Amino acid sequence: MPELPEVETMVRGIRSTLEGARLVGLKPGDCHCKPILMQPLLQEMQERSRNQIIRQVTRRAKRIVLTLEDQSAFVIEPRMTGLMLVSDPPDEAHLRLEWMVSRQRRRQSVWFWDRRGLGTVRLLTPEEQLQTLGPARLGPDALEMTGDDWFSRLQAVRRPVKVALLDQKLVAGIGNLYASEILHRAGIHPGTSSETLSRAHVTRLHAATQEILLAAIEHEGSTLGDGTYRNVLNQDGSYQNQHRVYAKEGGACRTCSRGTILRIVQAQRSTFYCPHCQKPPRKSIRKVTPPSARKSSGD
DNA sequence: CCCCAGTCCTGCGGGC
DNA sequence: TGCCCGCAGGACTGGG
Repeated sequence: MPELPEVETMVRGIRSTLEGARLVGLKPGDCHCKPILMQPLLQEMQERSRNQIIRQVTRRAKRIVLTLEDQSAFVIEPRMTGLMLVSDPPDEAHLRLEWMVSRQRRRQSVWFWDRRGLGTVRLLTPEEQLQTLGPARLGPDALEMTGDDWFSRLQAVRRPVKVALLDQKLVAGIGNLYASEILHRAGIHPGTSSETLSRAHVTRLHAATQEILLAAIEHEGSTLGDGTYRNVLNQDGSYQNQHRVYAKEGGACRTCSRGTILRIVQAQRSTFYCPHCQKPPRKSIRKVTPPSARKSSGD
């Protein structure tokens, strides 16, 4: 599932192909499944972007931003199973959109591939970009948060810290996998109410976020057993080999070798942690639902 | 303010 | 062997 490190890996992988190149075509993939959300519809998207030079390829939280010369931008949200590819898709059946570019007479393509189709592609005006990517909807990027940012933002809400880490308005870019890994590295129990975290806790959380996310980028992200996430060459990332808690329920903790990894459910999401490395501060635990109490419907 | 459930979607795997 | 259904969760919405 693409979170900040996976999206950063995609951006780095497509940058050399797209940045400075001229967009000569925008083609739907020949996938017969239900179409992904595109805004505006394909034809208008083609008309508005045709023959423009792609000036910048950047990342905003978990979104990919292709800025064109008229300052409009493609904003791509991979969500659960979306991938940007420069070659060799996992299958042809889930190709959704192709950007055909040209530079110095050389033609290349970048594809958006998405098995489940929860991803979105939008072409936004500068004003729309501000609405969609601005501070009203997205907090500071997780890698750009300062210690003071972390402290004031966690003080401002009263929620389990794991749930707070998933709130993209509070901090942008962290998803379910890295939230568990970050809290484990910081030695903070996921149920700790955010406003009770001490300065020392927040310092550890800040450092752990930097360390985990930067290491995950170095390893080109995490490819889980379901094989969903891959880099732009359709190759596995390798950060999954460094995971300490995510999806490791019942296993021995690799850090302390004393605890057994537990799974709990918070805000309808799985959280994994080591009860030995991540001791709950007294009286500050908020709403932790044991797995047995999980509702079986919905999700 | 915060929480919960429901929505979108597809592939996979457990259970019968 | 085959079918049903739960589960995975990012972003969002509506109700309590």
